[in-house]
Amino acid sequence: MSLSYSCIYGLRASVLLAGRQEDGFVTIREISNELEISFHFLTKVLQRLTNSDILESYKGPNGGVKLAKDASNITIREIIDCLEENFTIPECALGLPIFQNHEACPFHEDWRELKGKIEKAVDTLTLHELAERDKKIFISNR
Amino acid sequence: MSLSYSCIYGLRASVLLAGRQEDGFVTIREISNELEISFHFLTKVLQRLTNSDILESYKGPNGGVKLAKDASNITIREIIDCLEENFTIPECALGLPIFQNHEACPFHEDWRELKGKIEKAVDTLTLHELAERDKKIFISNR
DNA sequence: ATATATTAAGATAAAGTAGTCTTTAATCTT
DNA sequence: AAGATTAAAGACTACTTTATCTTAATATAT
Repeated sequence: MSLSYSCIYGLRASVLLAGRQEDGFVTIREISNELEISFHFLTKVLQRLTNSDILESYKGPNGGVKLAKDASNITIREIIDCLEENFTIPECALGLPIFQNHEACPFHEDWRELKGKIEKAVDTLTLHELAERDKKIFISNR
Repeated sequence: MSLSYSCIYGLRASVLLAGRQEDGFVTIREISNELEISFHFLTKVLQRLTNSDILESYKGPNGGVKLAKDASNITIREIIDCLEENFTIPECALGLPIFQNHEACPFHEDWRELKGKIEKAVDTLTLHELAERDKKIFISNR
């Protein structure tokens, strides 16, 4: 099951903020311009992250949003859990319900192994690490 | 990107029909009962398979639907292509757009390998083979 | 012919997601 | 105090998917 745009936008904005943590508050307008995301829609997404105390916001001139804690203490999992309801990596690759039975599936073992790796990455990779890879990693809007 | 319910229903119904090819026409009502799928919705799904000449239908008493050709000549791919617009297995596992860059992704190689296996299975597994495994394979509605 | 069975087709509804627009609240600058 | 800046909040639109309901078309059986 793939991620909603809300979640993708939230992840991308979070990584951007992680790369600019020393800048203090960054306006949502600036983020939306840089990532080419609808300003109003992004505002709603970031509101949710703010309400979950992942971001901190400030109104008025020089206001904006910033990470509420150090980027090295925020995992991808936290962002996803906030923006995606009941996110789980499916038992079967791609969510195909054809091969849910273990013996019948020609690639069940491969998938289980990979699924484990992905889960570990989601649980442990931090925004800091992602921001560090910033030039290598290209987080697109699908 | 996971499959739509339309596609899942279509796949399940097709496998059922493959297991009963000698029975001739099977009513949609019977299929919907057996698979616990909304009759009217299933009707619409099977209509599309009929229009694509994957199924053959017959109205009136003793009517119903059946596979238009031998189950061993119908691959999963055909069903999916009919019911799912532009089905492709994503470059990144789960469609997460975070790790689309090859070097940056911690499990890109594993996924590519598995993706290849899945694509091959989708392209080559036939309804006949699936029906044969019928008791082992459990195709659920997610 | 008439009644029945069955798929086909169309209209509508309900829910979720994505996106837009407007107003309000908070904060700063002057 | 007034005006400008910025996030927060709410209303609304558009689209897609899933689902339901009703009617039409076709075939059979008696």
